Amino acid sequence: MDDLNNTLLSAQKLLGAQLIYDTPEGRVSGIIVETEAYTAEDAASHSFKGQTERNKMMFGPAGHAYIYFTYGMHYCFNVVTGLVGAGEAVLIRALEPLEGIEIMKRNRKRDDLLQLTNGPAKLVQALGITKDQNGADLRTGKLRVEGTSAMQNNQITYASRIGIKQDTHRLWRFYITQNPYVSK
DNA sequence: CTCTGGATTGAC
DNA sequence: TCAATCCAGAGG
Repeated sequence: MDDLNNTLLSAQKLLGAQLIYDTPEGRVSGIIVETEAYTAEDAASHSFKGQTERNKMMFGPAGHAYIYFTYGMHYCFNVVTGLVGAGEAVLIRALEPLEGIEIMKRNRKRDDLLQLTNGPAKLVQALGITKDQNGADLRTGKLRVEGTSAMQNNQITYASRIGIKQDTHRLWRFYITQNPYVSK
């Protein structure tokens, strides 16, 4: 979790890092295998039109969580990056399940390992992350990211982001090449 | 206050 | 291909 000022670089360095959530039921964790970068100069970003009540965590200190509610039923999880006031973040889009897999299956109401965490709202549901983690410090809390320099032998694929209608030309989606847990 | 659409998912 | 489901953000 060092060097989070450069958002594009951070999105790539987060690949291979571990996302951990310590819950009363036990620890759930996974390896980050897919990310997307968002900045304030980017029309697809929540921060594009400036700070609002929903996106204010994006303008806060790097290394904290930005969690938002969307489509009337889903939550997505971001790692805030960039300088304070910049409005930048990295969306975590997919994990490779590591610990607490039985808990994840229960949370997701599904048994297929490949379908547990291969999407931004799926991994939030699998880990049991809720809105009360919005703004949480990811270095010290029960929700944490550890080991951002794990990507050395893995190959990164660059692609256009999913589900956006603006600035689609930016290749700001990153994932570990051929990893089976990357979203569709 | 009303209206619109969304950084998605799962079923058909 | 499309419904679910509801709130943030924009406009009046």
